[in-house]
Amino acid sequence: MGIYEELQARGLLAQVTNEEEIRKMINSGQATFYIGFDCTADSLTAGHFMALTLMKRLQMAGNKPIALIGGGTTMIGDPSGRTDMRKMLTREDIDHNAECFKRQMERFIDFSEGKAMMVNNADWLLDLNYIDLLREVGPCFSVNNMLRAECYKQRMEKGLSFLEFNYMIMQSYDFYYMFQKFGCNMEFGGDDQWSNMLGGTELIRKKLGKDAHAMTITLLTDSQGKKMGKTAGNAVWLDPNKTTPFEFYQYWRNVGDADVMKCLRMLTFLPLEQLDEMAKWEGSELNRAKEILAFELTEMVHGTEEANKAQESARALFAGGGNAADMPCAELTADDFMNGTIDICGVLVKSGLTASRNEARRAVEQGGVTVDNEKVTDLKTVYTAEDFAGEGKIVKRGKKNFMRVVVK
RNA sequence: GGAUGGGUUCCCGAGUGGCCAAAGGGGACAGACUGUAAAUCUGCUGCAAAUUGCUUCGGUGGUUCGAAUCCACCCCCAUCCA
Repeated sequence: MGIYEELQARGLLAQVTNEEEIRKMINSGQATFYIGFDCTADSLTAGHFMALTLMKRLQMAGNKPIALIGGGTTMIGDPSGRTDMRKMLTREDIDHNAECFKRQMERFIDFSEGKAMMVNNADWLLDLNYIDLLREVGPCFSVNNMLRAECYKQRMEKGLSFLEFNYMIMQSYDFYYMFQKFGCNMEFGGDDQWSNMLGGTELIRKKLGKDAHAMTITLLTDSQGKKMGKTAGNAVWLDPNKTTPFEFYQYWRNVGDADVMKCLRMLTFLPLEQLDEMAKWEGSELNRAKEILAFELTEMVHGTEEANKAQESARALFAGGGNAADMPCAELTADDFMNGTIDICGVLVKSGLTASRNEARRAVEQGGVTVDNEKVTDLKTVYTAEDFAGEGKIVKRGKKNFMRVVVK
């Protein structure tokens, strides 16, 4: 079974330009492919994670990945599938983000000895001359076609600025440039990138008379068709300072029944035979599968030690037993105590379990707050510094949000 | 550049002088039921020194005892015309 078949079996492939050619190419390790990452934030997200694992899978099959950091394209902003314009980022922000991406990627992809490369399209896009560029590639793009592209559909209602309209041209130019410069013969990306990617293969055919390929990955969506890797509109980050390993673990531990096997197939490196076995599990047995999913992914992103800690904490909290010492911890300082005491709302706010005292108040009134497993119902409940001495207290808001609160 | 319709809370969207921290829906959060799942039901959803006070309806000024609501100017968006 070649890598192409494996990707297919895992449900990763969405669209390809030429199935036979691509199958031959990647199965024999002949592909030099790129995936672009726009640096709109200072950390990669769970959404990027699938692209990273894909790069790794292909690299293990002998193909050469190029990780393209979009220092140039981020200046434009990709309108694909969005209903509103992206916030314009400054040059400094973009550079900073690009640095952060670079560090995170190096953990997944082996960049040693020419096995992979990392480039930044700021290096060639930023110096382009407007008129020269228009004359060079402008004739190859049909505005009529571009307007028909699926990725602009939503924007045709709400308005699409000329700035963003050019995004496709920049992305196409990237491929065209790297095809010539680095022998890059294939582009990968999320399925929402399909039209942008075709722009590139078309451009290469028109300008150079050569074939280049494009292949998209199925977007990871849950059973309701929503994009995964987000909680309440916030991304699940790979940076432990933005999403703690425990939160990361919990995100995957809590995926819906209908989505576990899909995630395991698409995101983990577990062998297909093992996955087929697991696919037979039903009902509450799936909790095992969720644990495996959460552990595997946390291990890949944060390392074995962090994954173990996250698992321990989760078990301590939900199943009893396990080790509570690794739970997320919040510290109170002397300043947090008024006249030597702090009330329950204060504890919730200071520990970050609620965003405001009002929210804390509601949580208590609705019976959602627990301190050391005892429900707190009185808003006037107060604590002293001694109460949090030593191991501290475990404060819970709801079933899944908790902190070990200690003093100083 | 012209005409028309718009900008309200996390999102959609009602509200056109006081009864408005602002209907309704979605989402989020909490509770019940469960398996840390889904579905369902209930509650809840600006902030705070909390029977009160403060901040919020694109922006800035103004009218008024009182403005999301009226007036002036400005900014932004959509549609049609150029």
